[in-house]
Amino acid sequence: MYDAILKYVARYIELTPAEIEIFTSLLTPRKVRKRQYLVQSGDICKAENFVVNGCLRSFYVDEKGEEYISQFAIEDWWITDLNSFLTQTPANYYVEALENSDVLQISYEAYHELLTRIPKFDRFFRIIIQKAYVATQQRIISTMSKTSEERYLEFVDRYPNIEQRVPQYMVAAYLGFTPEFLSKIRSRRNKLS
Amino acid sequence: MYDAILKYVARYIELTPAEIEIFTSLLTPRKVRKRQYLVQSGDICKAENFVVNGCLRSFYVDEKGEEYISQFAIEDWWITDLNSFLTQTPANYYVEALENSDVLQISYEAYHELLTRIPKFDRFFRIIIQKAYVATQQRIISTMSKTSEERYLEFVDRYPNIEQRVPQYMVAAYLGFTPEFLSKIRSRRNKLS
DNA sequence: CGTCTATTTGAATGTACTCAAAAGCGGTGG
DNA sequence: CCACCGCTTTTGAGTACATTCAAATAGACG
Repeated sequence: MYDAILKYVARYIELTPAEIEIFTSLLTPRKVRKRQYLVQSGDICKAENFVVNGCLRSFYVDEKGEEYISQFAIEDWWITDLNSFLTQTPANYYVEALENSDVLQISYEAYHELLTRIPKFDRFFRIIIQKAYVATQQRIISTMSKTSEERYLEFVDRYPNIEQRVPQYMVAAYLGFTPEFLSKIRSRRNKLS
Repeated sequence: MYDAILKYVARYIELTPAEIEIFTSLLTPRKVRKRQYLVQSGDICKAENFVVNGCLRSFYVDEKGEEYISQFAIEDWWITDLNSFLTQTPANYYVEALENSDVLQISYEAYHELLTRIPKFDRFFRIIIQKAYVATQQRIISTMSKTSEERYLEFVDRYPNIEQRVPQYMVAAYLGFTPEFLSKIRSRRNKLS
């Protein structure tokens, strides 16, 4: 159960056996079933979730009930409503399992205990957040500078494993256009090839 | 010169006098004049920049020469091409002063020396990147879920101090539409009020 | 005052959306 | 194991929001 996360952590920091013991003791394994929610808008988000296997999404719902996907998470990714988790204020996002999944949860309290007891984890989280931040910046620029079709191709190319695991209307909700339009993009491409 | 940054750092971590000495010794004050570049696409970005006073922007230029602004930075903000800085690979962005500005630079080497000598800074940078990441996520969702007019109003409302300091066509390049369209949004609003 | 840049305005165009209906696909129960 | 039901995807017509291009106006700076 902990293999994946330990391997992942080892990419950034080295832990002693004692530290591994502390770390894993602060994690809670949890199974979530397809369509189950880990966070609901309005909740105070209690945990960060590391995906051991499965697939989840986080999304925002506007006043009209429209859904906008901010993130997909598969194996070795983290997912939560980060703002809600960090500030312990009500969430603006939902986090939902798209497949039966196994996650490792670290609660707000455990997270701070971890940082206090093993300050190296400040470094670890700094590095992974930096990466996430850079990726998000690129997503913004890509949205502005590329056509919808280009962004779709970029997505397929970059996350082929996700594209096959989630319905098309969710890919559209991630890329910021309608499912109908995505269908048109795809049929246009099929005719050409 | 260092007052602003020390006050800023003190919001997140406490430093001893000796640590303050180390920290400030790793910073290099630099004056940049309006229109001067701190980073150019293709450069290896050598420093993170903390803005003491003035205003800068970072932007991407596509093949057609179109500019897309990823960030404005005023007093108490950081600006750089973060990916280039962290990985020491060629930059994809430009960083340019929009006003005569004073910045404090921390070089790649100084940054790592700082983290080694005062590991508390891992915590500091973790926290500020987390905030930046959350803001960026919100920007993505806002782009998808709101109309251009709503996003413009949100921007003016949230960054009134920036709106008055940069030309409109740059506000448009930040929000992701054309300057002509921004002008139309504004004139429409003036007629109504 | 004159020049260069930024903003405004308008007309024509295009990209993506809405709405509606048909087709396809997958899971569930008989 | 097949048939049916519900959800997802496709297709098409009409529309809306934002762009492009061009020209006029306004502002800033030397």
